[in-house]
Amino acid sequence: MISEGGAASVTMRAIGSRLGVSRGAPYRHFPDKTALLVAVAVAGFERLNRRLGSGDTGAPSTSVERLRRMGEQYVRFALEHPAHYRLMYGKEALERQDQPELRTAAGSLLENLVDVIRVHQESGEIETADPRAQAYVAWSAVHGLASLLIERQIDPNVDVDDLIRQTTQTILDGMRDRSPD
Amino acid sequence: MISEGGAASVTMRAIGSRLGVSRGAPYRHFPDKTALLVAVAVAGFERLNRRLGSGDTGAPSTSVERLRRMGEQYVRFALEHPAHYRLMYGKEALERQDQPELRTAAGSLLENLVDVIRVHQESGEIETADPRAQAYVAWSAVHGLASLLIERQIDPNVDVDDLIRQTTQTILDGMRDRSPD
DNA sequence: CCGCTCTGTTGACAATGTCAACATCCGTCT
DNA sequence: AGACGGATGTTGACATTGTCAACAGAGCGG
Repeated sequence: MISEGGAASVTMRAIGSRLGVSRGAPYRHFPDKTALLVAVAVAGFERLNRRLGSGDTGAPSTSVERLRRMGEQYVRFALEHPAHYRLMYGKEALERQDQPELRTAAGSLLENLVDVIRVHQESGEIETADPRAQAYVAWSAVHGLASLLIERQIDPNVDVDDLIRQTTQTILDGMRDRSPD
Repeated sequence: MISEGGAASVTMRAIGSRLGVSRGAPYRHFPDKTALLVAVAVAGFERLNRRLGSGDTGAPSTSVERLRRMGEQYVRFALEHPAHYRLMYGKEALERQDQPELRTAAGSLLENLVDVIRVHQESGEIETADPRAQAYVAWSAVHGLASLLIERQIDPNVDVDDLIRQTTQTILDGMRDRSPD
């Protein structure tokens, strides 16, 4: 529904209507509209997580190719499901107190990223430093790019694929191990 | 008002009330609630732009120090005015058709960034490439970091200052001119 | 003085989130 | 089998909100 008609079109009555039930029915399954949307957002994080993890195809994925692919898949997910992605991060719609489930879902995304970074550190492709901090930097870059693209803040004439490549490349170059110099 | 009570507390009636007028009065100045919020968001972009430009203190600002300071100021602005920053980028609250004024305001931010990048390119500190693409990459990084921080997606135990430094540093390293190698 | 624009006020309306009271269905226990 | 209880759905009601239309006054130029 958020894909079709935007977040504003998601109303309790519309949800019930689409399911063939009445407006009050959803309240037997979710205490709140916020809770319902949080559940949808969490599902989005799981979907995204699965997609990023699926880069583990048998191929040995030499070099930091795997990290680059993760970044690319991340941005692509956002572009394919902009409304869902917005919901996942938009505290606006979900504000009120913090949603611990949401932070957990995003946290497991971070953990996976940290793991991959650690692997590349050990193979010497990436500067040895706090992998969590590096993960935050990488996450910031792809999330920022995804966000700007979705909000149409980026000139539609630029080649999106190039921009994605250049972003991941710049981050990886910035984290490349330069100790042998 | 968005700082005090969150975006949800911004209602036409509350606005009128705070100004000592009635609920209908704002409609004599803005056709829509959306238009009003867009105006506030645009003002936010102007404020942010002014702040980033003020890095032009007389000091010659050797090296890419100026770029780093811009990135830092950018994230700091977001942290100091989280609600305002959210409104500036949150299409959720402003959706409907595209708001051209908003994109223009953000566009002038991008132009300034492109200019600074061009200067550093000419002084040989930064790889010579399409400055607009580089600007998008840098913007993505700081916007992403600001966004993640605001949405409390980042472990509060990490040192925010360090993270900001590391992010800007990684981006600058990634864009550093390596041709003399 | 007339009339016009600007600004503000108030009544009204539809949409929405939400709750309480009630209904129904189905499996479990005696 | 029959009674019971939880899960699920329905409906009426209410406050809140964005928005519009009708109306009112204020200030100013002709």
